[in-house]
Amino acid sequence: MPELPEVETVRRGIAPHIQGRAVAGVIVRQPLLRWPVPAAIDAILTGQVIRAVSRRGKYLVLETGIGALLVHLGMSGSLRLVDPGLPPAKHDHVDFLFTGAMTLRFNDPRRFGSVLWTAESVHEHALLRRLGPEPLLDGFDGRLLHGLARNRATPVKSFIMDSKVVVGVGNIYANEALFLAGIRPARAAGAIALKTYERLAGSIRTVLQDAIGQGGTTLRDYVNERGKPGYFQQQLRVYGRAGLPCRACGATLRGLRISNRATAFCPVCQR
DNA sequence: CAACGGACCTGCCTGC
DNA sequence: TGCAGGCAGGTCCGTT
Repeated sequence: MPELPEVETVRRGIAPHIQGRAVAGVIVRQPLLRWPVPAAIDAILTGQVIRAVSRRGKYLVLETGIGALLVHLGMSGSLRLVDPGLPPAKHDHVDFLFTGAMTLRFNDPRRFGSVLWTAESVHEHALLRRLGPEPLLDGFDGRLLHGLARNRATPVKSFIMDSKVVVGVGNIYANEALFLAGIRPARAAGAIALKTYERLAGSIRTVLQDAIGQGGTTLRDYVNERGKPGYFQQQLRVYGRAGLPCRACGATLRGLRISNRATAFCPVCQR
């Protein structure tokens, strides 16, 4: 499931191959993704040079001189660099061709991902405009979390998964960060002390950075630009481990659902 | 504004 | 063997 570390891994993988190159064409086989792929994407993008490959939250941003391509991997999406001419496989919905270089191929079985174009400033795009801070940059800390949590009864796990609060934290890393910080996922966000939020902010940063270092987490679909899985799943402390012993204290991890999302925590280590 | 449920979609797994 | 049903999950959107 692509969360921030997986998207960042893909960004780092594809950037050296497409940065500075001109798009030779775009092939859309299935335009019905989360939102329709713009019908004019081929006409717009062909001839444009990819100036930079950046990331905002879980969106990949391919910047050109006249606008930017936004790619979201949804839950099951992947972007791979393949040899031009490699026949498309099932769910290979969009190809970005480059002259004399690898083809960037978007595959997404569940089609929750998106491929969008914006001619305006990326940060003013409707989907990005209201996003919260990047957790790995300055501007994200315990004080910010504590301030936004005021008077909110929502579980702290849902709170940190809210992209208006902080971007990039999905279900897997929310579970992991709360374990690292020793906080029970169901606690009301507004009832948590500043000091505890400072610890949580640090844990979010730590778990995301560690996961990037391992190339992300692969449970089923996720692969990087070369089709290789990540390895962070070997270090998961609680996600997917309800009923198994806590790696820290041996107690049996508990499972529950919060906002319809699988949640696991240690009743001893997390309070 | 906050909170929550529904919707989107396919593949995998379980149970009958 | 076949089929129905549940689950996974990012995130927008509509409703309360």
